[in-house]
Amino acid sequence: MPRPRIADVAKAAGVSPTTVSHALSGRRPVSEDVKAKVDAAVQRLGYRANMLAQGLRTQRTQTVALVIPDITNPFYPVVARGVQDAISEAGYQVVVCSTDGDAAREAAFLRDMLARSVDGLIIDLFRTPPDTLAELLDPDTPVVLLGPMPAPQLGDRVVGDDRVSVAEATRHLLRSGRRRIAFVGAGPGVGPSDLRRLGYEDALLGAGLTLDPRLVLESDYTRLGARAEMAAALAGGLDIDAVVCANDLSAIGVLDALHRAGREVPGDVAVVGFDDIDAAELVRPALTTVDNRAYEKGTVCGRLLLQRITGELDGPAREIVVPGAFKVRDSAPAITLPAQRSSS
Amino acid sequence: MPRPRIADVAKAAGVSPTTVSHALSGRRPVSEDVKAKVDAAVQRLGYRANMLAQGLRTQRTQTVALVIPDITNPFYPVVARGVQDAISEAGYQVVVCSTDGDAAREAAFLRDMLARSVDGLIIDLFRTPPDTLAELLDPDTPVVLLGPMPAPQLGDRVVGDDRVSVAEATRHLLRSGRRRIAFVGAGPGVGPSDLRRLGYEDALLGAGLTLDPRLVLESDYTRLGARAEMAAALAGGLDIDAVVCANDLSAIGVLDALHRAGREVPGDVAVVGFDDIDAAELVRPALTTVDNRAYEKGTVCGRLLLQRITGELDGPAREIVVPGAFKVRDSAPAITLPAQRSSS
DNA sequence: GGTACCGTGCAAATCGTTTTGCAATCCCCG
DNA sequence: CGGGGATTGCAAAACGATTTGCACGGTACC
Repeated sequence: MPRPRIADVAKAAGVSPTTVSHALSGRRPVSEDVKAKVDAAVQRLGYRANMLAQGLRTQRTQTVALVIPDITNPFYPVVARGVQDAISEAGYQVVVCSTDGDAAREAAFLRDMLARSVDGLIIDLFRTPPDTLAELLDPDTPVVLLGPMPAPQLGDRVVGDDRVSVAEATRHLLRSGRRRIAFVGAGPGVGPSDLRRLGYEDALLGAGLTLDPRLVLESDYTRLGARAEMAAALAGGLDIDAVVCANDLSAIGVLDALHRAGREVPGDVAVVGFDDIDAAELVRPALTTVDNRAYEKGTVCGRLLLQRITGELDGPAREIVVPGAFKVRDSAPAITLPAQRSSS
Repeated sequence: MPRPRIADVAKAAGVSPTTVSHALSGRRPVSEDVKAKVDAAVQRLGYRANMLAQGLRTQRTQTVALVIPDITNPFYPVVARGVQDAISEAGYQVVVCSTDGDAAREAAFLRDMLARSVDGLIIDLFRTPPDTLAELLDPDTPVVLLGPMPAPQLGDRVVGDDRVSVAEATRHLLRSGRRRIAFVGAGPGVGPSDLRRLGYEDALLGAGLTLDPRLVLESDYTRLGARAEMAAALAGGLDIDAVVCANDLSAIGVLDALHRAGREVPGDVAVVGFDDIDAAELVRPALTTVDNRAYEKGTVCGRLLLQRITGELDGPAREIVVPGAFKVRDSAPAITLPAQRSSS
């Protein structure tokens, strides 16, 4: 037999469908007696409301979309888990879209999610500029932006204090005697790289050093990408004693490249990453990095979105900052090792 | 203005809603002329069909659910990505549910997904026995089972050859001179541990050894769980020269515990894992393990499910095996190191 | 005893599509 | 010139819920 509909429950309980609906939703009082009969019928038939019909009528789907570059980047599963944990209590589910940071796919996923009438969006866009984003979005579907891509007034934002944390990490390198510090990030305008590079520059300038454009490398946040980029730079004679990376995956790639080039870490070159993914403490030498608080960001995004959806929170867009936490490990220790190179 | 409905498009194009529907779906021929006008109107208004209404009518939601223990376990994001890559081409999206291997939540998610009328399910259940599963499922929602939990005839299955691969890995340990080999898995009936333990036992028995129950430890597939379990066992005086783990996360935990207990790997104790997550080659010593082919399994699940959904494939449930690949790294090298302990 | 009101229940409209008949138009051909 | 297909368009009935009015009893109050 097919899935029972509300009419079947009504028949079984000897009341009208309207009454069943009210009994279940509690949106209008119903006698104890009737409530009991309805519950019994629901139980007996194993009834569950068809959420499509429900959603069509109520404009609520109990679903939120999470649009991210790549679920395979270890930062995001943790975010995703945080989101789920924050919203599943309230009966919401999350659909995950990996865009690979590709503008066309970012747009396609957003459009699709809107066509599905999701109740809210959590998005970490890498390549969609704010104005394009604005025309993609639906004014009454709440949005939470994760990450530093600027998008004023489109929705709430949950960000880290990346610039500050990276500056701190960079100063840590300076304090330990490093002077030729490279930065491995991504192309301008893609993802959080720009912001983190600013932190790197802040620290350098603050120490009275001049910025050397040859020291900033452009990659794609992946291990392989960063490895190749750094290998090429080293082969090209790049002279460095430290590297600041836009994320841990890149940092691990850089570690690979340095190792293959016969450079000691941290002896010859110190390396710091960003995110503090699980692998950061596993890799050897263990990665000095900034804890990006993935889980907290996920739960904050989820809770914030939920509040917007229920209307519990309204008014102007908020910005919540979840500060990063600098973690010193072996790849860039506090104490300077016996210096083989004494400075710039 | 609100989202345009099909009626608005019809008005703008000067035809009836029916015609618009036919023009867009192509389910009935439409004159060139009309088709052009409809397309223009769609373009102009930015129309996209409301998928709830569409789903309600057609019984198709273009959505599949992926029910797994934990997206935070590095094996699963790769699977998820494989699934997405296999189905998004066809316009499908995936909603991900992390159950923590908890029976109640496994059931709750399945029920919820069915209430949402997903077109298909891909599930990796850890604690739901086949008969319970059977009564949870809907006979006409196709299911693909990922992993070794037995569930005959409920749907297609995509599995590895875990028993064989683990036996191979274990024989590798035996060949390199190990004799007191422990197994770190999970409780009976939860997840793939049982199957993998059988492979371990096969190899031991095949070598004429007797099974020692004190050598099999029960944990929960996590790094911390395995670390604690192994630490306790070592403190209790467990005498071993190798460990076979049910997954890489456990193996990494075991590595932690051995390190803290002052045991050399692989000198004193060799370790093998299962899955070949990214971290396996990052950790030191790098983990000897079995590549579980996460991405391939994901795409195979996705493609299989799609074929069932479209009806392209029907008939009895299939079982597709994606064989694992044994990978030797430093944690259990082929050559026996200078033996400090000569045997059992 | 009549009126007002409250608590309950039902019929019907609605959400936005798809799809089934049926009708109209056109063309071709005998 | 009329009849039979093909084409193409429309009205209306689904899909399965929620929600608005309205009606019906019963109780309480004056």
